[in-house]
Amino acid sequence: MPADLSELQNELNPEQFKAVTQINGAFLIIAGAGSGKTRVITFRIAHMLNSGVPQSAILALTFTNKAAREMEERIKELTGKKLPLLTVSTFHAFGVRILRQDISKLGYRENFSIYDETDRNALIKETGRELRYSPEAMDIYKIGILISDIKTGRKRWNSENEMYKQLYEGYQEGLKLYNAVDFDDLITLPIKLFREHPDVLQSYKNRYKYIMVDEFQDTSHQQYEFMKLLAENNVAVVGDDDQSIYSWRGADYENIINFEKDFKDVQEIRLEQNYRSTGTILAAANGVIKHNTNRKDKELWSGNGEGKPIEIYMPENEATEADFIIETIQSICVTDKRKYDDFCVLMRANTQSRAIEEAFLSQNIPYTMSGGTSFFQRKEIKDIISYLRVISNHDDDVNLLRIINTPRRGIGRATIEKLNEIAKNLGCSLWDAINALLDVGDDEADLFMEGQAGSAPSKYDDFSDESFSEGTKQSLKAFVELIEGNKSMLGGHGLAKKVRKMVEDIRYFDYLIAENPKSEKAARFKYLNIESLIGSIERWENNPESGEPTLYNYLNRITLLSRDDMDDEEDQGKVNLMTIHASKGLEFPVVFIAGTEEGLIPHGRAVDEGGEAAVEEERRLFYVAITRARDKLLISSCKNRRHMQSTVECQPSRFLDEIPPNLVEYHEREKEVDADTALAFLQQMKKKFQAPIVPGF
DNA sequence: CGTCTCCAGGTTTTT
DNA sequence: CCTGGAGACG
Repeated sequence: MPADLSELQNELNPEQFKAVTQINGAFLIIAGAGSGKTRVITFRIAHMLNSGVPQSAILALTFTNKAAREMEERIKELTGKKLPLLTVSTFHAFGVRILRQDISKLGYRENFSIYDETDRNALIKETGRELRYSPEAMDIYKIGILISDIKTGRKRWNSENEMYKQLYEGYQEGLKLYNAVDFDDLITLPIKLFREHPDVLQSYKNRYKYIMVDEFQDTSHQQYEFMKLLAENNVAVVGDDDQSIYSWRGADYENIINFEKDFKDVQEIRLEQNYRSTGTILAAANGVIKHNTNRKDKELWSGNGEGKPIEIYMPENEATEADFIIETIQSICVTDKRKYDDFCVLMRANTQSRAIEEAFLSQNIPYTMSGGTSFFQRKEIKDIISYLRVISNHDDDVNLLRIINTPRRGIGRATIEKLNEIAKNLGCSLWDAINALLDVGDDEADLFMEGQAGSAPSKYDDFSDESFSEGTKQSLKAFVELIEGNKSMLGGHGLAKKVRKMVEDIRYFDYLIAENPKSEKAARFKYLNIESLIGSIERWENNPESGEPTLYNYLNRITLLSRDDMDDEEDQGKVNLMTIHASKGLEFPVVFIAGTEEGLIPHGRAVDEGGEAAVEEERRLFYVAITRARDKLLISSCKNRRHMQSTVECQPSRFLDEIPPNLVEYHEREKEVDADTALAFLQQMKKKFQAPIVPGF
């Protein structure tokens, strides 16, 4: 980056220059797709550093880990400095940092667990059962959303939902008892901390004098509150209302309007020149987005040439769609000398990936799938992580329940029920209940279950004459010893090694084989995932930038990660496959949008639940998809698609009609035979050309 | 009391 | 296809 301003001025357009060099005051930077936003943010930070702002005074908040990592890397590249004190982080990760520091002030202990959605739902289910909610009333999925909405202030109690108030309170008590926080808490608890402890807030305010928020249109109300507490008046928020695609998660682009009210003398800077896409692609994007009524009016323009037409295909079903994508990739590789990583296939929903991935696999085309079911959501990974969580926080009931009998060790439902009773009566975690039981004889265990002295035992009569068999107690004891035997993981080095040893000790591979009797391959695959987890732990602990490689630090980190945050292998030379949501902020020379059908985009469920507002959000999603493309855009809409068991007929998405027709070439699908012949031919070509095409050769 | 087997249902997007 | 739950069995 050029150090002197006049040179900088040459590299940037006037608006960009202003956004980069004006650092004092409040700025609302409206940055259209492809307008060099990332460049502006990174230059801006570099410029601050050059102007003598200390790195520790800068806080840049992003939406995804990927964005944070990329931004940090680019700033380091630009400045050639190490910048260990610069804070570039997601809101959630920053929240974790704050809580790690001061959560004890809120009555939690420092080894708190972070619950993801699965954990949260398990706790809701458990709480609901304890409170005797009827099974019909327990739509966990919906209740989870309700709880999140209430917690973040998106909804209030009303006559319709107040029956869950008790459940909500029980859930909160459970979290506290287990020393756990959920994702929403990662924002709400820091806010609470700041409000109740002004001195803590002040210490952060003293440090962070310059705050920047990327993807501002996707911040939630809570996140905005959080930022507002922290910020004095040197704030720059960067966003684009047309790319707001997370309202379902509480994103509220009203924040853009509030920002102009809440901060003094807000200056608005608009970046409307697109440097990314061809004129054709941009015109298509503009044509689509202008159908939205609720938006800041703007039109992107581009100095790039007109470019190639957009192609729309109508394949028979998702299998032929996948074939079409692959054929096209192969042929563009040859004609335009493209590499595999120049391509990106976008989907609305993760479920679409299966057919496409299968085709890539069978054709031996390297690809990376980002987003998708998070690596850390996989059952086998969650199992191992649960062990680590319990080792780090014994009171974490949700994770303890997950592993207490996985692999099988003879602790079944009845035992767990009884332990639950003890825990409830003692007001303690399951771990403490187990230890209380093991510490005393059977007789006293009965006492636990009858309730404390004086309380009416009637409710627990069922249990009063039952006791724990010697075998069960042995199993429990073995479990306790296993967990305690691994406490060396908490400190010291060689975490990866210790984890590997534990996985062997619990004979997890045998368990996988037993659980997947039909397919040893599946068991192997799962085991490989665990190996890959251990590999990532190893890399993490050997990475000097990770900070102290303690188990806590590791656990705090990974709950917030998705799969592509972990993969360390090079994605170079691979076709990119991802959801549209995951593609935000990225760009590719050639983009496919697969499954552009009514019901998928706009998504049927979204329309059902959100009506016209949801259609507008889906349209923004489609807009985001289009604007990822630099050079060439291809869209496909299947005539049929397998949905669950049956095949359903599909209509092309209404958004296709919104693309100005003069930009588009429509293709009807040729006959199957032709396609097969073409594919065979392309296979031949591929073999011939493989050497020069595949990067790295 | 724990485990195994079979069956139904299904969750759009992500920190 | 995969997960989780219910019920039968040992």
